[in-house]
Amino acid sequence: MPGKTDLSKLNCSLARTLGAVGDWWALLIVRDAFLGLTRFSEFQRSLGVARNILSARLDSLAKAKILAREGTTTRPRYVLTEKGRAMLPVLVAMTQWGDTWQSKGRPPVLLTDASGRPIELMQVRNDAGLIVTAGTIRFRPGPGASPDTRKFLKSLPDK
Amino acid sequence: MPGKTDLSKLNCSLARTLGAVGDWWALLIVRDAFLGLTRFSEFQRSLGVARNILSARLDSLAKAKILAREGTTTRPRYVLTEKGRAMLPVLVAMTQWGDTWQSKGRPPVLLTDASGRPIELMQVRNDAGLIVTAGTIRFRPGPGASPDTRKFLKSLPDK
DNA sequence: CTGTATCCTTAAAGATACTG
DNA sequence: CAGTATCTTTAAGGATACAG
Repeated sequence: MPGKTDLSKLNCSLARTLGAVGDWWALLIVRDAFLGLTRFSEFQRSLGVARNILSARLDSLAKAKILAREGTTTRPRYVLTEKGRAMLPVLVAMTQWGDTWQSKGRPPVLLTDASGRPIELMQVRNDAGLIVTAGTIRFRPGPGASPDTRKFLKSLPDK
Repeated sequence: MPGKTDLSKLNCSLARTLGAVGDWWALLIVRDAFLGLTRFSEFQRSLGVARNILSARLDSLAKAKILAREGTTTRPRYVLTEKGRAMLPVLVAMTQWGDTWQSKGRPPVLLTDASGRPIELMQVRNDAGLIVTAGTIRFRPGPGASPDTRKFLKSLPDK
């Protein structure tokens, strides 16, 4: 987008995640990688995205170390790195939200483990395993907090 | 973006989620709503986004029922709906990924519960509580699967 | 304070032709 | 097959002025 603010500069891990992934296409490519697609043409067919766009996204995902090129240079396979595989909770959480709120309870795709057992609904929990909700979650400055972040968090209305 | 494909038409809950949220700005607005911001000007200051853009995003989030306008029409407060609050796992998963992979282990913000207990790292689990990884997750057609989706899933290389 | 209305700029998406 | 190189289009984003 024109004059787009560099999200990665915001002192916020969420913004950094958004900046690293790039855009929706990138996320859908990652999803396809989880599905087992590895070839340029496979992504292209699956997503129907223009080749130049796909090329650029694959490049940026490779630069971000989310995907790695394997095999020959002329016909590489794109495979998830550890960093890429670590995105599974993000994709599953997004998919489950879509299943619940955007698919009228009729999900197009079911997620299971290798034995066909269903995936549990993801929930936020504290270190004792208790569920944390929007009402009980809190945000505190961390070790990487900038002065601005500290000030901002202090200015928040205490919930 | 120009000529942007309508992601919401892809028979995929992830794409529908992306379509509903709209873009990165929308997700950051939702994050701010979790932080407790409710006013137009608060979002504006926090994100530094142009007023017309913010206005459009708030509108589309309200249309998507993720935010609700409360109070007066002239000076509404924007608050998360149940649908919006249900996005917490998505935001936390994204934040945790950023903390781990984009913040060199020095997260700017720590997530806790109301008592200050840390949030656990989110993981994908099956219905027996066992962790499911990129290697063991599977995708099967669901009740809402289109013929295309079924064909596509069948064509995948069995992992 | 909370927007709406313009105008402008620019980058992102698509189409397409071409190359190794 | 896997891209690269152009070209065009168009809509998203920013700035700013104005309104209720």
